[in-house]
Amino acid sequence: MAQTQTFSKNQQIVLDIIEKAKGPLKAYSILFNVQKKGINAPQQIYRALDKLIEAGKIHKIESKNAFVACKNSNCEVSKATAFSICESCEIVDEISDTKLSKYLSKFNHKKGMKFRRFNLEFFGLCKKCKTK
Amino acid sequence: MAQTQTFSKNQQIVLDIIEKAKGPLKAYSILFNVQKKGINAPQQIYRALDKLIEAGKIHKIESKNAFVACKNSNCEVSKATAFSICESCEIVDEISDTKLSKYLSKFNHKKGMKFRRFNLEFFGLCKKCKTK
DNA sequence: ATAACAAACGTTATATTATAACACTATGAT
DNA sequence: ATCATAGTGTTATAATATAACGTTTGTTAT
Repeated sequence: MAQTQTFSKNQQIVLDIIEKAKGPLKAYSILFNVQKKGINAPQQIYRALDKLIEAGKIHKIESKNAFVACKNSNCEVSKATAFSICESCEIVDEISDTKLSKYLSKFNHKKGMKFRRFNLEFFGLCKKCKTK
Repeated sequence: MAQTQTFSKNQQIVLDIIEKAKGPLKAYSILFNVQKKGINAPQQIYRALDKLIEAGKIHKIESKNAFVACKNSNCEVSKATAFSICESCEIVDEISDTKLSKYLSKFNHKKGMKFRRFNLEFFGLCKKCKTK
């Protein structure tokens, strides 16, 4: 049961923008897009991003320093993320593959580490770009 | 058969530093460490890093913007990387698990993407930090 | 209702990470 | 020898992210 979380004004503004976007957004591009709404400083963006990530509403694509909305409505806290990234058109898709996710969540390091979360990024060519 | 590659002066300096290090190094910390050797500008570091990554001698830990030496002597080009990262002491280990690597290399996205490489980062507590 | 606390806000400044652009130098192949 | 390629050195600047400070708002406990 996805408990609906309520966000503050800035958090909601940032979330809206990310959810409307077709692809990952960078922090400063978010900033430029919300200046009309009275947000003027990077801090305000980064603070909102932090909270949204914590809440599992968005994810950071580490290899791109960019942020996408979470597409798994049930992934309240993002402890297991996987993405496919096209190296040509840069399209990013969140992968929700139960098997993969289970496989990785169960993975145990030989050296006795206890994992809390993981992030996986696949790079390649998407269907469209493959045939070009 | 690991064909030995030869590196330029700067590339070798940077590689040496990274290989000697106990953990991931940041680009600017590398820079500060090699100023006595006549390297003065970030560009010189980043250029060397690029080549070393291409050659598979080092990897970038995306979540930390830091660089580690490759521990799989056979991983000439880094197309399949996995790391464990302790969230407490920040220690990073390259995971070389054939099963995991095969599993992920075979993974195919529903949407028909062809993957060329992946990077996986696990976060948690290492053995030492767990018991603290 | 109000005191107390935590969370969010706004702002200025600055730190950190990374690339652009340009001129020069070494190396290796034909 | 000349041509292409990779590497170098340098200055400048872009892009990403955090520190620090004081204020405001929202929640909860009494």
